Amino acid sequence: MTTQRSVLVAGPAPKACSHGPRSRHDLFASVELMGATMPFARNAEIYGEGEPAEYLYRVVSGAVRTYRILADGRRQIGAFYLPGDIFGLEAGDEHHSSAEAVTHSTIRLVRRNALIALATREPEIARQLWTLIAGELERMQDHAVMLIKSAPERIATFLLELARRLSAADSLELPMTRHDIADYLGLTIETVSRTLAQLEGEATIALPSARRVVLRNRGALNRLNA
Amino acid sequence: MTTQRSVLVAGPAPKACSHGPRSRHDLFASVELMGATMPFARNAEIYGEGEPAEYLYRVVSGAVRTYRILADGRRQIGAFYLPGDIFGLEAGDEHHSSAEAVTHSTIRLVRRNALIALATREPEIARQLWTLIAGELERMQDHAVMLIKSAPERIATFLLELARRLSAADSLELPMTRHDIADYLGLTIETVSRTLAQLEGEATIALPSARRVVLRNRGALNRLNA
DNA sequence: CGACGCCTTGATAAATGTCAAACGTCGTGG
DNA sequence: CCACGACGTTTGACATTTATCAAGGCGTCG
Repeated sequence: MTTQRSVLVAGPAPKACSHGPRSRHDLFASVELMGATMPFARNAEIYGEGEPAEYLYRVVSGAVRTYRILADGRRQIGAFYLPGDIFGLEAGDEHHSSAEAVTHSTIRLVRRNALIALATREPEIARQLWTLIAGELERMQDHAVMLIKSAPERIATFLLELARRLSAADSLELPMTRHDIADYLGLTIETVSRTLAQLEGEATIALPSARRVVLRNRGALNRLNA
Repeated sequence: MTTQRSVLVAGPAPKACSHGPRSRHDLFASVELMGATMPFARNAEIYGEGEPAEYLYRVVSGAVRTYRILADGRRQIGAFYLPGDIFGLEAGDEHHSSAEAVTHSTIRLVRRNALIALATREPEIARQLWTLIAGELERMQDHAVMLIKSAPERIATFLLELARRLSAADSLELPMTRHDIADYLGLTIETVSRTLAQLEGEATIALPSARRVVLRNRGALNRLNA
């Protein structure tokens, strides 16, 4: 179909965690070269809503949450970013979410201006930036779809997604608290806890500890994932 | 702050409904020149999920909904597009939502390839495309935030948003059914109906007819909008 | 006039939130 | 090394919100 791949067209998405050899003008490689790493303590703010968007960020290790606080204090977590993920890409000149380290994390920062300059010279970089924001849009849509589902469905979707991005294995370590999960899924911590307990009761998952989840029955989870 | 405005930076958003004079290389003007208009009957499909994204669309008159159908038949409406709005901008080569006319609508279509070609030559066009997708991302985030709120809050947010985009006046004609509203807000038609009735009872709105809403107390609505 | 689609309203059920208490775990300091 | 305290998690009882099921009304278009 559309084969022209200059600006608008997303190529095969550069998978977040891959580290294979890349072309000379690769966005991920550029971030690697141009950026500096920085450590963030647990719960440390990486940027705040309303601040100028000066940098693009890449998770080297740890995990990051972006969120918005509603007028009445409720917090909506928009996304979790895991090692390899790029975040901080914003529509305009300033962030309209805040970002914090979920666990102690190391983050690579690259100046937005430097990347813009590079993208102006290198259409390939521009294309990859487009792919990136398009991916964000898609993730956002999936998130919105998830918010209309039932609690067990949201939990199942969340666990499958996290397992896929974190390890592809059946055992995963949750980097975030129940509170984080609740604010991501639009539930309360109690409902998250109860739903996990219920899934454990049905032998769909196991919970060796609060933060460790074993997927024992992906079929059942996928069925909930509807 | 960031003053370089080549690719990544959103300028002042081209407001949807304005029709003032535009620069020679303006996205909206280009759509006007390059596109052809087409009528769509009520509920007619404009494109379907999974189809190749061959066109970009601009609402000339009427209204459009984009939606996804979940495995169990639930429908999630992602957005309504009103006169002046551009839609159909997708991440990859194919649509991951479907689009239908809410009412009888006239739509201007422009070939995606033509626009891509133009964007390659004209950085200004590329910038406006970036602004456009960034705006979609922001709208999506607002939508997700709305989905965690209570029914009255969702309705208030919806009415204020629609009034703003449709007329800026206090009286508005809803182009869509209760079912559409429900699927957009993640509620049932009964809850939508009851919540509207409740707001009318509190003299926050008036409902001269099912499809006409008068905002009588924006203060109360804004308070709910939290 | 009749039929169909859309909307409203009521009764009831189910899901989720709220409030409260207790339990675990982990790191710290005595 | 143990005790303590802070924080995160689980569980229970109950309240609230929203969905579901069902019936009837209203408009509009043939």
